[in-house]
Amino acid sequence: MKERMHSQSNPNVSVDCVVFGFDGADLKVLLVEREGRDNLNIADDTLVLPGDLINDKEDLAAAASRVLQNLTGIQKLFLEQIGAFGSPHRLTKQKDRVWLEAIRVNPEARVITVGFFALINIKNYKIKPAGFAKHVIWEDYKSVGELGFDHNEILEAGIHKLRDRLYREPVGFELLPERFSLHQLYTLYNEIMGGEIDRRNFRRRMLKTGFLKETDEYQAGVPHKPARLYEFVREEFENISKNNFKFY
Amino acid sequence: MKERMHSQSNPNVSVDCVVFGFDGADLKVLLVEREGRDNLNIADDTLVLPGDLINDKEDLAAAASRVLQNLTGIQKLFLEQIGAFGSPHRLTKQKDRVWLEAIRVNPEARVITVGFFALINIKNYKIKPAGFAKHVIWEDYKSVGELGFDHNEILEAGIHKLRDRLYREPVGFELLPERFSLHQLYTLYNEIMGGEIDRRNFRRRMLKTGFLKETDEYQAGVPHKPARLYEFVREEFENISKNNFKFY
DNA sequence: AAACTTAGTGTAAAAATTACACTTTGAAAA
DNA sequence: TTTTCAAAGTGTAATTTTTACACTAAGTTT
Repeated sequence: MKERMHSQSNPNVSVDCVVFGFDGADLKVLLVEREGRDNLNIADDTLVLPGDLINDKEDLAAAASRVLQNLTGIQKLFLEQIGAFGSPHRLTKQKDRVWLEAIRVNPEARVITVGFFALINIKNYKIKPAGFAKHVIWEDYKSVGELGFDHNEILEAGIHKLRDRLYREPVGFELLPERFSLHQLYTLYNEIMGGEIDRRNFRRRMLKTGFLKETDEYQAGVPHKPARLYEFVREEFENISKNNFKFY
Repeated sequence: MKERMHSQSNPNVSVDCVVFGFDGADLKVLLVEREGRDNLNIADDTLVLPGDLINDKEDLAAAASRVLQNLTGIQKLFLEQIGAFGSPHRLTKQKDRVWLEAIRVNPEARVITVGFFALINIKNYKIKPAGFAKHVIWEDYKSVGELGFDHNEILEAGIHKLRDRLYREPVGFELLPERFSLHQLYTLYNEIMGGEIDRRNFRRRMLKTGFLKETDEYQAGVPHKPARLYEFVREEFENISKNNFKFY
């Protein structure tokens, strides 16, 4: 079959995506189980980041976007480049070679990959396998095991970037439903930063920024005092962030 | 001639370097004048960032390092990746096409490039043309005009990254002589940040960090009170920065 | 109605940041 | 040798930001 490389693919450049999601408690990463296509069956259930070779006339971000659209159906999502990964040894692990030889027209090609990270609200979408991915898994980022290729390295860099961004950009909101409680926001920040943020100080600080708009809606179905829900006001953020601004 | 692409070059991936230098007053960028090799003469004095295709067995950073070593003779220098630039249109300007057709084996190839930024102490090295670069120029970064390819975009991203790094890492010291006055350090920070940093506060802040060691040496040959010279104590910085730490 | 669970609130102490102006020193010029 | 010039070097008070910390409120379940 070998259709991973059709005529318009560029054999030397791929994209790989670190997709973060949040389920209300833990930060998750989207992983796919790679396998041979269709009836071509090679025994390989190694987990990898979703990715693909780029097409020749395709922008890098567009390629990442295409990969994720195939996987999630989402057209527009928060997407940012992590960087390029190009060690000459990044595809030389034995298992990886077997897979490449089964699947690629040019398995020996030196491929550099460009990592992207994306953020999606885990509850809003049914993730469905597509392309060469048989299974799709939301894995707690803290318990990710050994991935194929150099994908652990890319994941690490992705988390690093996410933390970095969290300080200056409203990335957290991409991971939450449109309306959310301050507790959810707090949990998310705390989880990503891996730290002990003070709950009261966090609340005050976030409210002081001015781009959280309180709604008249409250949590429902909880066995305790329901929390007020808030919305993120993008315009307000854009005004404020023109000049300086540190998010957290 | 067409030796830009020898057998071991990867036709689809290049590196380009944003090299910053500091002359005591202004932040400079290293630019090269591209031209045909040897007797091949095409009229093209467009300025570009130094760069080259990567070799097939070569790490990305190693490729950047090689390019800069050819240019400067320096073996080890501060080098950090900016990111990948891969717009399908990045090589399609008319002038760029003419040059590529004259110089590359495969001028039509889609090339994505990986940008790096490097910092060197401008006074310590004689920069000499090498490879396809006829002239090498230290240009004030504020007055850089239109460069070839998408190199203005890469330069912008490089400056952005430099500012970003300046907060957390002792990058400034790479741009100064081993011993320097606080005034030099101040000027450098002020220049990079493009802002008005308070001189007295800056001085106190830097000294408080504890990784500036005062020496017994003073400026010489200045027609006013000579400033004390300091050294950067790397170990001290590494201790401190383990945990948190914001540079400026 | 009592018990449980999370939401929601305030303050005081410490630390960091900012704004701001005069004295010192050495070299050069008068 | 004195004066002038130019940058070095120094301190403080007011403001803002950060941190640490514990109780009351509200709705649900038992």
